[in-house]
Amino acid sequence: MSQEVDLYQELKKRLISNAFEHGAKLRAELLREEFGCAASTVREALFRLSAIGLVHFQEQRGFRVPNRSVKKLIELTHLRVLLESEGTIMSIRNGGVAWEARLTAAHHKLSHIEKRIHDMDDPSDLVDIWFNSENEFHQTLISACGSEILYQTHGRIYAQFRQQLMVADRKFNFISENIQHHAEILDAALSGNESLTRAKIYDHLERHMTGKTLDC
Amino acid sequence: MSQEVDLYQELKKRLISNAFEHGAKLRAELLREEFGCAASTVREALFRLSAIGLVHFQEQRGFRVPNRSVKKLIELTHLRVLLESEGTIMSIRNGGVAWEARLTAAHHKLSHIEKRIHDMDDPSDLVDIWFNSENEFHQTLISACGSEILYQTHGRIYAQFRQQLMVADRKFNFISENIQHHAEILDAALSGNESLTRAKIYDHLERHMTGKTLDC
DNA sequence: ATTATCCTTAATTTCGAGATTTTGGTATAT
DNA sequence: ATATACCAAAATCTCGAAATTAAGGATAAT
Repeated sequence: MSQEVDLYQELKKRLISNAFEHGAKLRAELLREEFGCAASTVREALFRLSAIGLVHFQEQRGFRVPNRSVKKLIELTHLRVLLESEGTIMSIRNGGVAWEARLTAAHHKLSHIEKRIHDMDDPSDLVDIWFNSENEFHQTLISACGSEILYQTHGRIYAQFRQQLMVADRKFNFISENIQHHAEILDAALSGNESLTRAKIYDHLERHMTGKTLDC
Repeated sequence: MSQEVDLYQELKKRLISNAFEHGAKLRAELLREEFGCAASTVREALFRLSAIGLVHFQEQRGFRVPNRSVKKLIELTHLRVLLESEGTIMSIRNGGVAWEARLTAAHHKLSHIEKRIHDMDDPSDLVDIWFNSENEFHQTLISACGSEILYQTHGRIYAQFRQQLMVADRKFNFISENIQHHAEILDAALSGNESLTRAKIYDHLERHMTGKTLDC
């Protein structure tokens, strides 16, 4: 695989897990040193990251990590609710048993990891695994929607949402609430009740629309 | 302004107006000759265009103009309805008189050009102007939604929608229908009736969800 | 006749240096 | 004191060539 793909993946991981400071400048020349490649290779990877909104590019002024703001988190949450509800309802209609099986499996994994986190004092080692499982569950929800564009668009919004949120809530105080939310979303989706599913997705994300989850 | 911006704008224009064949390869080396710059400069512009979905990039296989398909147009229309309805309703709530004035102005311009097209035998000279006016009207609809992310996301979807559609309907047979649709959307939005506005936006775009508008 | 492997050609990706533009600080004028 | 103009330093952008990888065709083996 090409060098740039590694770079892209590595930077994406760091950006989503907030390894960089918000608003920090991403200078190709500095990253070049760390990764041992040419500055223009870094530049390309950064362009590709700006395509999904994880990096902000400005003409003649280089690349920056997007700033964090309550307003932006609220906007992203709003859009997530919109796309995720729509996609899930389409999945309910088109997905069939195969989708239901995938969703049950994704929930099982997520539920397992969330219960482990709930019983721990310091769950920081499980953050990465939890993030991947949560991501997979929400992706699976809309995975049978039949619209490649909706799926991709949701992916972009989800990544940016995660980038805005990740720093806060390191203590996982929300985890017991989350366990219930995810179970309720699963049940509603499997029952085929569309308006209930919509409501449960909204309830799950509602707390991010007040700005509360960004105090830190 | 930098060279790449010109390149980016020029290529964007061509892509949206379908100056390239669908599925055509976009080789940096060839475009370089036409624009008189380095291949890597072209490459960067293409990366930026792939960010908004107008160009398809594949690892080690270069850039291509996306293929046209009925399925894709339906998906894009669906998403446009979703985002445009949501954004317009938010504008109704937040926009105030300033937004209403902008919307009225945008509609006036669009209406003027559409009436001219309606009375012509060969409206091909007005295609560009019409496209810009129609774009501006639909952007203005959601311009007071207060969500930068929603606005940008809609822009991406709109550009891809246009790219899929542009070749067909050169004769503007739909124009008299369109004049009425746009007027109805304007009236509904100004009246503040949210469900009516939603319905009128849906009615306007419905014909693209059957695949009919792609036969050519 | 079909499949696999090698080789040639063509395209993409990477590189480091040079050209251009911005940034931040200093001096000058109002 | 504020604003403007200028200059040096630092960063970004552009370039053309070299290195890497894919694509297509010919040869050999089954």
